[in-house]
Amino acid sequence: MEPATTRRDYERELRQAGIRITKPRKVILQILTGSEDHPDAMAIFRRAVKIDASISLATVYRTMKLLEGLGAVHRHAFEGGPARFEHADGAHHDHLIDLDTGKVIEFHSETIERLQQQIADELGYDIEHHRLELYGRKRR
Amino acid sequence: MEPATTRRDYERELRQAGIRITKPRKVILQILTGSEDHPDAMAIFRRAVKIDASISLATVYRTMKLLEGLGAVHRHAFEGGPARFEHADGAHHDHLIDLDTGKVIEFHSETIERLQQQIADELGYDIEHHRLELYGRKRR
DNA sequence: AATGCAAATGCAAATCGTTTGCAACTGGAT
DNA sequence: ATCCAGTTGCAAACGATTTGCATTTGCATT
Repeated sequence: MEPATTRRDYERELRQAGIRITKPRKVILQILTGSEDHPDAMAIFRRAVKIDASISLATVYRTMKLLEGLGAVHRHAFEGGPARFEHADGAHHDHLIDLDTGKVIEFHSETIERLQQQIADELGYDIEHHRLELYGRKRR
Repeated sequence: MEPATTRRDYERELRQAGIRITKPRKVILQILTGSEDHPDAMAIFRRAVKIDASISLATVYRTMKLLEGLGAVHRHAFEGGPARFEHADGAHHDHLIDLDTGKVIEFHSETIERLQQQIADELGYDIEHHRLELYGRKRR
């Protein structure tokens, strides 16, 4: 049985934050929640234009920044490319980037999280956030 | 007693790789090996100009790319800033970035390394390299 | 020490991803 | 239906980095 994955209602959240639901924002949110990959701004823009030809790339960037600020999306600056985005639904995870395809695989290790915490502790620091990325190629 | 830390002789290495030891390269290498911080290209450039006023920023970038290719320096693209460099002497380590000062603290966890390896294994990947960065603030 | 030439340099212009100023437009509260 | 601050599209600006090109410079050769 599928667990009833309670999907976040981003439009509702934006409204509550006192932010207008405009046509471009609707479109971008729709793209974001409907994608399970990690598109960059240009990819989002290309998908958006298919739905509403009048959307501009600047608005994509502005909206991503807005959503990031609200905690609705996460921005990832993987090596050697533009920033890529992911809706912030679901639990925290790190990333393995396929160097041949650019595909992103998510993973999570509670043990690693704990060790990071412990290292920061020992150094006298509080972690604000962290970034763990593995870059590799499929074994054959 | 200090252990006799065998310092790498970069000029020698470059020469062996068939690369010319020019004045700008000498200066940049001197800066790199003499710094224990993680300067960005502009910082290296500023330090270099003090030694030889004719050096250009373009040459700093070209040299950093060259040295990176030779494995003599590591390039780090920490969040929200230009790339920062570090001479590749010494053992592998990860970084904790002080969000207040920008200072970089190095650390290493063999356990984390092993866990990363294990995760990649399970996903059927060979890790080419990885990046683990903790962003935090000094606890008070 | 003088020569030759590919490699390296400085400069300025180009590139890439992203941000911003501004005038025109539009949600949504009234 | 009206109003106006928030939002947009456009194009220009931006910061970091790279590149084309004419000029220098290592350094292997005489």
